[in-house]
Amino acid sequence: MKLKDPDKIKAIHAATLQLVSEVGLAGLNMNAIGKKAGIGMGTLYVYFKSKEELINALYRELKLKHTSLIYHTVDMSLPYKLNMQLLVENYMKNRFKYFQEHLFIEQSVLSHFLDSTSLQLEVDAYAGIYALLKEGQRQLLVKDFPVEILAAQMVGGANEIVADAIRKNKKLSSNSIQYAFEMCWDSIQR
Amino acid sequence: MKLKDPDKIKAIHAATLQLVSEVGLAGLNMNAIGKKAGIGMGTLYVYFKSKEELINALYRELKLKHTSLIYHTVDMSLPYKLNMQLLVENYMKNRFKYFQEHLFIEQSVLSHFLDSTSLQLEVDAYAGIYALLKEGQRQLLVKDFPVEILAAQMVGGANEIVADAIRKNKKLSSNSIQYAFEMCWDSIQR
Amino acid sequence: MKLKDPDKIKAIHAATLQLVSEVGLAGLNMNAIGKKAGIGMGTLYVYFKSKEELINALYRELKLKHTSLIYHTVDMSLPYKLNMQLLVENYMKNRFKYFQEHLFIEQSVLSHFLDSTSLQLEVDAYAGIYALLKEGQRQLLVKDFPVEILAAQMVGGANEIVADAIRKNKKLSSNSIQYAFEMCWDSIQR
Amino acid sequence: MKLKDPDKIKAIHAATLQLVSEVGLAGLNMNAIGKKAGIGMGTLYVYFKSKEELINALYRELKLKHTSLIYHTVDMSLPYKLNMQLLVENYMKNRFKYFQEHLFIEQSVLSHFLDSTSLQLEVDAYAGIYALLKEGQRQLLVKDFPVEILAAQMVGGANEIVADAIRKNKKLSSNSIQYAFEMCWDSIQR
DNA sequence: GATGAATGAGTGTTCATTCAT
DNA sequence: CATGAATGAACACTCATTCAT
Repeated sequence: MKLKDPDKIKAIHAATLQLVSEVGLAGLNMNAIGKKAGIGMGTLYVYFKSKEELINALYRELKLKHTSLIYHTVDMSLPYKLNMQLLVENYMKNRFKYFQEHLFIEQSVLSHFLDSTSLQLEVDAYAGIYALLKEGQRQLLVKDFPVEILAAQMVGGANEIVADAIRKNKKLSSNSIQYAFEMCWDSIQR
Repeated sequence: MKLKDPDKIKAIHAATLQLVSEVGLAGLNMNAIGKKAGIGMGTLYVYFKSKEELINALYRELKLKHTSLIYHTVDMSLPYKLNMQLLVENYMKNRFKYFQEHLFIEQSVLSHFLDSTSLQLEVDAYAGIYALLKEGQRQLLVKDFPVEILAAQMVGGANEIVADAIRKNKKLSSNSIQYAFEMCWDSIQR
Repeated sequence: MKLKDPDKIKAIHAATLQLVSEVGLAGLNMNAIGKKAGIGMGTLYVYFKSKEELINALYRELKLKHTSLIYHTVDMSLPYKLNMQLLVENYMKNRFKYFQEHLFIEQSVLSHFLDSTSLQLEVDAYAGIYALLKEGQRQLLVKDFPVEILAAQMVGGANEIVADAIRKNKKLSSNSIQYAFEMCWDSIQR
Repeated sequence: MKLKDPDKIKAIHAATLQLVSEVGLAGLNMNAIGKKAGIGMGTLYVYFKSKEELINALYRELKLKHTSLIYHTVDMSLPYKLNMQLLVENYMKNRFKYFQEHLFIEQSVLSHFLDSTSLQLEVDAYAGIYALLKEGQRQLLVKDFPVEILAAQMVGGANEIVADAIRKNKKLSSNSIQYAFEMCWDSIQR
């Protein structure tokens, strides 16, 4: 008996990401995924019950992976500002390096494919930054604004700077990252 | 040839915006637009050559309208910082009040419906903020960073703060706007 | 504007009946119906929401038509036995003449396509014969057995005799009908 | 070559009958048969060349079994009428007890799965009753009608009475059987 | 101009059958 | 022999677009 091939799932995920970046989530279709993944279209349904489930599964994997990756550098024994700097740098590099994956995530969230479990991950991803900002406020380093607003400012700014680089087909220079962090820190510091 | 009825175009636009906010751009279909606009589905093709053209036309109208609206408050005879403050306030209130229209704009940009003329408007919209930032640098008020990065920080931060309010079904308080501008100004000021 | 064409529904019904007699209800598919009806396959969905609804609609039309046709000859002012004779003759001729329609009805009932409203018609069709049998019992002409059993005997016998003729590609001779009624009457008469 | 495991064939047959009664012959699929039979789906193809052959094989087994069972009680040394009575009783009890199997037989005959060899069994099953009726005519006990018509009347009536009981979820009472035979005998006796 | 009936290419999904293990 | 992963033809259904009225 042939065993379920774990590489197939990877190939399906890779094909899906590639296609979404080429034709958008709305232009995605199962036939094309199969073809690009190098497997029969029917095989998709061996691994995923439906298109919706395929999208949700991929979304969850990516969202969990990146939520985890983003906070990887955080180390509470480091000075607060350095922690923030590493976080921002790491965040931006991650957005840039995996922009295809983040594009998929964003299009999924705007689409009506995601179920409530998937959407919850979107909320959960903010827990870490909220906690970090609260700690900054405790240390009287960070402005006494609602953390949602502080976080939104940080995330929105960083996202847009990375998006601008990608749109203009530029690389994400270390200068840009440096500038981004300076602006970010100035915006939230007390 | 009789002139096309401008009320019908308005109804089509309104129906499209409403539907996109309900079912997403991917879920949009011509039949539903006709029905919601109170006109026959075939009539859509009297006013728009195709679905793609309908979306492009609506996109252009909205994008031009909002690019113009956003810069309405700018008055170079005012003090620089006040100018910026009015701009940010106006920008955020506009995003909040017309969030359905901005949702349509965003989904359109991510989709593959827009032609190059439409996409150019996305670029053009930044001209005003770039000019304003350059003026700030000339006055030694604004950091000497690339204006694209300064603008991205401003726009991204403001967008995300408004998006957070909408996602959480809150109103956009004057406090939030105040906080947002403080962060924005701190981030770009020299 | 083109008006919905009532002939199309007739053509769809005719095509469906023809196809079911050729390939069975299980072999029926929408593409083939469209082709045989001389219309585009998509047009089927202008007239019927789904395959299931098409089958239910056709089933209901046929079942109501034949339930009505079968009882057309009944006239309570006639002598009881003559009434029964006309009923049986009419029933058998109807089964034979419209055997394609009755084949469709039978396959539909066995399939899982019919909804409860449709299935109810199957029950309703027996009301007339039950009433007639009760009247026969009142006149002490008919055996004092449960009417369901008397009716089942009548209907089953007649159906099978017609089915045998059709299976063997024979015509339904007036002799056969005469024999059938004699047997039928002998079986139920007191 | 090892002999095919007869238990597996039994399990496949049982699973098929069960499934057909649940979802109809049209809803039957090989995957489900395998699962319900407790064997791998691919294993079905060790025992049967195709779905069609599986159905034909099961049909033949059941049809031969029941044709044989039905005539089990016939004993030409018994009085003719008693012979007929035992036949009808036995026939009806068999239809009722094995209604799942008879349902499968009926759906198979209406479907286009059966090959000509299988269909011939349908014809062969009538040989016994035809012979019996001819003997009755020789003894001047049975009406001088074509035996096909006499047989159709008997079989159709009995089938429908049993079907009515099953449809209405009732048991087949000995009264019903008694009534059925009385009607049957009255209908064919000279 | 205004309409919606008509259309068929395209979509997600199923399933009998094959085949590598 | 036994298995179930793999496959693609076939299916029900959708929808942008056309066109007769």
